[in-house]
Amino acid sequence: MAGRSRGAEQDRAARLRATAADVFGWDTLLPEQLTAMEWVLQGEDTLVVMPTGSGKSAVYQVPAAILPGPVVVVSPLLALQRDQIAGLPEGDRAPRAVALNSDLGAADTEAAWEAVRRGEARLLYLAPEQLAKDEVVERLAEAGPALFVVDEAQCVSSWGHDFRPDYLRLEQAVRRIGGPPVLALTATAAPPVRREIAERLGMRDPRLMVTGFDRPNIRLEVRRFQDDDDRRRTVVERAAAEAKPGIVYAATRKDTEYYAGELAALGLAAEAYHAGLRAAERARIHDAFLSGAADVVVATSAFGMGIDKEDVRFVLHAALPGSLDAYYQEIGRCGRDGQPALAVLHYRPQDTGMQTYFAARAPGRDTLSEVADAVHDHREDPAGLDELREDTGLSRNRVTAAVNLLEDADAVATGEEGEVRPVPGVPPGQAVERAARTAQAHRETDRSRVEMARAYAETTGCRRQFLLGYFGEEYDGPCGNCDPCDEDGSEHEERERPAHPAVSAYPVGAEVRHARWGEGTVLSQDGDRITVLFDQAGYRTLALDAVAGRDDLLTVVRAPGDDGRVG
DNA sequence: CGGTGTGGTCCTATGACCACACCGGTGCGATAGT
Repeated sequence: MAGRSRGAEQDRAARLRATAADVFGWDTLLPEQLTAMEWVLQGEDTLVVMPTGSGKSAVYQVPAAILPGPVVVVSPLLALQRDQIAGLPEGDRAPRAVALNSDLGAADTEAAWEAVRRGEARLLYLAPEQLAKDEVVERLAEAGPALFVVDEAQCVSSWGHDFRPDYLRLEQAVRRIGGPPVLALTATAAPPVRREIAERLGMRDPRLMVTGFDRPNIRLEVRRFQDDDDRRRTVVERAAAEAKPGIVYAATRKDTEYYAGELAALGLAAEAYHAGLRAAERARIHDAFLSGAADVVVATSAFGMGIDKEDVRFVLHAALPGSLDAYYQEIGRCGRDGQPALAVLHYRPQDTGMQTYFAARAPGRDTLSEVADAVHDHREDPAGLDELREDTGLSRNRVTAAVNLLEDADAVATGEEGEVRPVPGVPPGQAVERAARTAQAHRETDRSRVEMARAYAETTGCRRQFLLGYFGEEYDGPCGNCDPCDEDGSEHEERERPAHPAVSAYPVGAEVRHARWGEGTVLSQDGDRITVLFDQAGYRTLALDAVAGRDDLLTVVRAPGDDGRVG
């Protein structure tokens, strides 16, 4: 490296350190934080995968005090935005922040924009839905943002396909506001999720900063049940017996009430938490948990993001989660103080049913057809999403999700003004066919994620090795802190399969092509089997005996690269 | 996909059984009505 650029690098690092100390009062920055900040200042697109509580937010907060323009921060929850803003230091030199959302009246909205326009507010927080509004995009473009941040970036992958489809339209927003560098932040993202985040956000050859995933102090256990009553009794007994505080995740709202009731009957301070509660009640329970007033919160997946509590001792699951991505995120909420903590999954094979049901929510042919027709009808005078919603009578989310799928299928395209046009030469019928196939591929992938969660529950090997393998980290068990590792060593050896001689032919990270399932990436190896995530067919586990040496069945397309970049 | 509740059928009186409908999680923003 030339001396000149090394000097520039040192200047940047020194400036970042000085800003962190003077403005924020942070005397030390972790090397990972500093490196990511340097990438951001250099204008490189960056994906940061670091645990909660390790200072991810600093990676954009410190540059916000240096960069010439405002920093846009996309954050999924209004409560999270409020916490972030409240957590900023006070004082003249600290960057001011505003949040833009539907809670604000007209006057407050104007005041917020004025603060951005005058350069007083350096940080602008908003939900992805705000960026679906032309007015917001136009005003942002005028403000000339210097950085576009996506916090909790796993939402792009987990929510973008159906629940909050505006997450898949952020790339358009970035382009329309002038194409600033993009910084994506997440605590939990397996390699395929990282690739999806980078692709969906239109990141340009992004830098990747990943810190270790392993949380050795969390003990991993799985209990398998045939009978539902047995399962319920065991969950209650375990939650009652273990050191508090803890979280119990249940699959339905009704079950949260059930478990909270049982635990309360045993004299525990237990609360049920789900999205059906009033906002004030949710806030009360959240606060009670943080303050230590609640022993146990029994919750649906609604409880979690934004909970930064050090001393959570256990996370019990009363049912199989929808994916290991969700599972790792949820159990990651215990043991942040480094003290022993416990994660137990209580599962019945039938649990996969509901998760499979949840997985199949993408728009169907009917919806796609209505939207494709509406786009086609407007080919002379292209309509935006709002107009398409009015024309079709569908909900905003359904229209957006359908347009996203049609775009994926190269059947429609969104222009600079947000107008949706048909792609010439693609008749609506063909557009629907292509989009329906894409939707089907998403469903397959979601369902295969459920199967991976089941495979974790049913593995006879080291659970930590399985989980870390899923997140792209090679780890040689036994870890000594999960239930299979507890068992007698000789038994353990007996169960372990010897590594297959062909295992080195399919290294983790290699891109492969399968005769039936198409292209995919090797995610993990387990003795004589490998797990591959196929682009269309989702996760599949392949026996090496069946595929080794058979180039007609499975071939390596590209060896794994490790250049600090995503994908 | 699986659990649960409803209503009907068997038939000559109580419960067993079946078919069928319905339900199940995440949040934003906007709107209607106090």
